[in-house]
Amino acid sequence: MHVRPTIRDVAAKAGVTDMTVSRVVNRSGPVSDAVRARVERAIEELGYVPSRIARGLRSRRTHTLALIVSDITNPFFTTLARGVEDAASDREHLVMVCNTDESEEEEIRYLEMLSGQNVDGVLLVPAKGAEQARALAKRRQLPLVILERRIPESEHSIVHCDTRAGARSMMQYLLGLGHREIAILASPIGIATSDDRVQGALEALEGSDANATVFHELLSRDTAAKGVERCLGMVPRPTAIFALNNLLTIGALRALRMHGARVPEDISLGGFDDLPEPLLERPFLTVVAQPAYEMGRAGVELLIAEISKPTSAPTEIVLPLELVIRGSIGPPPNSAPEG
Amino acid sequence: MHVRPTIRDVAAKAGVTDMTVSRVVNRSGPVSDAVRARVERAIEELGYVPSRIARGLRSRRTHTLALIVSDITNPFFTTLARGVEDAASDREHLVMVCNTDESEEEEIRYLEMLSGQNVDGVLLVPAKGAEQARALAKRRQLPLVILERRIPESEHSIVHCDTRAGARSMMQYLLGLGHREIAILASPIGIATSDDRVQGALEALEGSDANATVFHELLSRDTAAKGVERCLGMVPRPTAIFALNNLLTIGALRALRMHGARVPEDISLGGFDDLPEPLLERPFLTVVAQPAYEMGRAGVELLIAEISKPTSAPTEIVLPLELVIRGSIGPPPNSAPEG
DNA sequence: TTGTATGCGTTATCAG
DNA sequence: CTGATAACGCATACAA
Repeated sequence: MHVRPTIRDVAAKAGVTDMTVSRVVNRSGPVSDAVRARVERAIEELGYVPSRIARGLRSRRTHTLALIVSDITNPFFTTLARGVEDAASDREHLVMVCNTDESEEEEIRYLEMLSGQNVDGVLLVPAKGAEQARALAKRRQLPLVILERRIPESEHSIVHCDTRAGARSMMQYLLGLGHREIAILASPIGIATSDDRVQGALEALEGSDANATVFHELLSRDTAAKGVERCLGMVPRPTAIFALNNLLTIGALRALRMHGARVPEDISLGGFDDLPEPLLERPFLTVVAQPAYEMGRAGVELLIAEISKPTSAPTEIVLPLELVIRGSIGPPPNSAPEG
Repeated sequence: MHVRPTIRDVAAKAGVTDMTVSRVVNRSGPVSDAVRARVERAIEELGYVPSRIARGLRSRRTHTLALIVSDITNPFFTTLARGVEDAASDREHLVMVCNTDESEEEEIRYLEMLSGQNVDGVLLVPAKGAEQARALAKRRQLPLVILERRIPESEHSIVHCDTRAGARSMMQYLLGLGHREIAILASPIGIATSDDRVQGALEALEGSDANATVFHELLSRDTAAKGVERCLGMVPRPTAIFALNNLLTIGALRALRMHGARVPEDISLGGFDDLPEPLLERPFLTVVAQPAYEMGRAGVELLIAEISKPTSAPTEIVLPLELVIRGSIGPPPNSAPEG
């Protein structure tokens, strides 16, 4: 079962000891040219590749990273994962991908497994506050970098965006177009990502004469429809909807269509988190987009840096958020032309 | 860096030897209740988790699998990966994900790395014929299961769909609606997946009075536009287009829109491989869909089975393909009503 | 029921 | 420049 030539096979073939082979493989010591040539030929002929697992037993480095997300199937995480994998690959690292479906229990279970596997470090998009996960990582001295979600007073490094600013910019865009009644579709209170976005959105309202209604408890595409219905029944009726994640955005769009509301003529719709353009029939949604791919890459760079020289102070990387303007937001229906 | 209690720490704390701890952890021998209790408490207090890496050095099993695909970002592979991860997780395995971008070189590079990592087995969606990869796996006796793409005379097990039958069923659907001039958008000749799909499509034509034109050399969404243009210029003009993968399908749809052709009123469009419904504004494309998630799960089951008891004969699992009928295919434009 | 010796594939350390 | 020895954390084989 999975037999591979060992360093001793090479040594035997080259008529030296395994230490000598180790030295030529790792350039970790002086070797005469003649011997080096013999060893290299033996390596070539046998197709020898050092066992990283045995190596790791000694060196405490497995060149393996892990990425824990809620669901790789969410396009944001898919792109993030690709960024992680590319950056890891550049550094000759392999990455294990784990899905938690937002379960803290799974988060811990994976962390235990990964620690058992002796991964060098973990990139975590935390399910909730990730208290247990962070404590475990700390106890094990397992390098851990948090991705995307802000964790207050975290002792770990983090790569994320200025979510509040992003939400604010969407609202400002809406206000600038003349919207004064805006509905916000949000996840249940307590989910940090969503809470930040809500807060940012509401901040944009300060000092304006506009009004926003926040619908919480919206978890999926399907529940988004409920929010849209309630929103459509309001008096005065909102002229714009801001959905705080991509699934809610899709759900809102479909619900609006079902109710015969045209977007953006009858009502505008803005979203948070982009959808993959290559897969869309027609890129249409105006959204606040996080740089998922870059976030993945940055996370790996940071993690590998911390692995090679552990520092005490956690660092924070804030990536820019982009307002991607496409076609789903227009001026409010009855607005008089500007001039 | 990443320190964890070892079996000896536990042994010391419980006042026994490491062997006794090993026995209670693995239930691999008799242990008195009193001792077991002490050991378990020590394990609990220390938060001991056995090192799989050290374990693997002895047992030759790391409980780690790898998945090699061209691009995790392609929704087919994303879903496949989720299936793989779920099935692996059920069996307490971890999975490394690798992207090759269809490069055979990368394929080999990863296989070497993975072999070095002592993964227990590999799930491979081969880039081309994967000759080198298969040879390497065989030489290393590394369990390998091929996914999705058929490899002629492969010495490895495989999970795939009856691609030709799938392509045939799409064509029969088209023929049944009255289409007689059909354009087929295909990848360059030599890519097995595409070739099979083309062959299946053409088989459906035998004995019919319909005619098909195959456009090869179409690799991406963008090049698909070229195919559409040429197709639109043909006399007689095809009444239906069958695009052989999801990117080509999207590309064709956009190109048709750009040229003012309505789908399906002016021209019908069928695709191969589904797009993720949850992400689409409006599920619209009629496609032949492979069960990506199930394929991933099945691959893991098969792989783990082969790891635990290697058999000489490769097995083949053929999964059903589904014709998902939505709105992008209708009768040909000028067809007289049936009655 | 428990312990001892040994080895998995490598590399650090010290000798030669 | 090269080799012998030990150790990484664990489990198999055997002994007590």
